Amino acid sequence: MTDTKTTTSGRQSYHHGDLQQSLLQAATEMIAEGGTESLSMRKLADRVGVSRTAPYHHFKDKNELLCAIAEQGFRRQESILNRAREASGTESLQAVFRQYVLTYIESSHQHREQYDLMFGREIWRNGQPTASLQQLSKESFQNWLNWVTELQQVGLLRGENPLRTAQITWATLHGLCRLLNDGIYTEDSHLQQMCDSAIAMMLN
Amino acid sequence: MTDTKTTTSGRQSYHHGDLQQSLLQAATEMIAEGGTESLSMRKLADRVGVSRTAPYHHFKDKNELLCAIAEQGFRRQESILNRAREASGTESLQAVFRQYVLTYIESSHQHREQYDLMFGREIWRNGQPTASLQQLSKESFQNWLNWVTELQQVGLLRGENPLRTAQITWATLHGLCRLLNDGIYTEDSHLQQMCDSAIAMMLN
DNA sequence: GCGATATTTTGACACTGTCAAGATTGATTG
DNA sequence: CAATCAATCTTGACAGTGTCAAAATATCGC
Repeated sequence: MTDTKTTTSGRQSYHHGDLQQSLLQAATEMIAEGGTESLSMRKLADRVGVSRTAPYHHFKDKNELLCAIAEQGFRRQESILNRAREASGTESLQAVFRQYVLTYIESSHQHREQYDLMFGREIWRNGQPTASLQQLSKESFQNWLNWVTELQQVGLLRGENPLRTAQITWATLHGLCRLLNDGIYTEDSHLQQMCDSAIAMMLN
Repeated sequence: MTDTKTTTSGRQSYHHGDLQQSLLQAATEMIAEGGTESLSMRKLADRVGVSRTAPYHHFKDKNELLCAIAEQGFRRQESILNRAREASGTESLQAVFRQYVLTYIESSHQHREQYDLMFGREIWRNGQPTASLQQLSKESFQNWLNWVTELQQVGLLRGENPLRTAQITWATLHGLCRLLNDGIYTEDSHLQQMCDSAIAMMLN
């Protein structure tokens, strides 16, 4: 589409200018299209219009590139949760919670391949998660834990130990996403019903 | 270890004799040791003492081999569930249920790589699940659904729609397994507490 | 023993990640 | 402005992957 290798004057330039960002964007697209496996460093370089090994000057590894993409996913999740928590004054808490659950699952489905990356073995077991990715994911869970604690104190959520409750509720959401994303529950027509069943299980 | 290329008389033979089974076994071992990614058709052939392409006369694909291994995993799960259901007369239903949940999670952790295979994208999204694997997994869920329906009628489990309840409870178990197996919850020291929290959420 | 069939091997191809060494450019001095 | 230097990009190379086609070898039915 857009020629990423031309400067403003239109002349081709040896140096790309903003290769790192272009790589990230192109890689994210490729993953969204065909999953993590369909992303090869060589095809990525090709797509951006650069030689095979050029990306290695901006990402030490394929692993590092994947971690960077995963980070973006965590940031999106973070903003979704934050928006929900901010809306907690206007509506009933239960409605806000329900909306969050729905949004979480739908968002994870819309960016399924990225979601896979965020929590999949590719990064967390095969590769080594970047330090910044580790921190980001920790903060993300901490944020969830904080909200769950609040919702539990108010009496909306069941359970006693906030940490355990946060873990289990998240596991439920995560499990649902996995089963949907991995194509094991092919029926996403009953997604709302499933969400409501899950929520009912969590509520007091 | 054992020389799989010798006949009973000890002579090396061109034909292996039981290559299919040997391949399955060796592949299962390799996966258990280093995950699905560490299994390459070539290394597998090497390990069994046979040339690169020999396995292709017993498994059309790498995918088919993986499906065969996944099938074994489903059979093990199936037997675990069946044993639990059979024990449902001797002990309290709740105790049986709790024991099953614990066993499910522990077993999935003990065979984590195989579990990954059974429900991971490798088979269900990248490759094509074998017809027999699809059927087996369907039966497996059906079995779970049947038990959940029973437990719900007796009043042990919450919820109304049995199908939804089966889906959600399984999603919870699955999500927990995933988070544990993928190394996102590194603390498996509180595994029992987490299980009990999950169960408490499911029970009436 | 002979032909058919099942099984295994060798050769080949396109693809992967990534390292080392060279080429080119933009930035920073003098 | 010229020269140096660091950043950036390219080419070449290597070991590894899945898997197809064709040839070699063994086993089995007759």
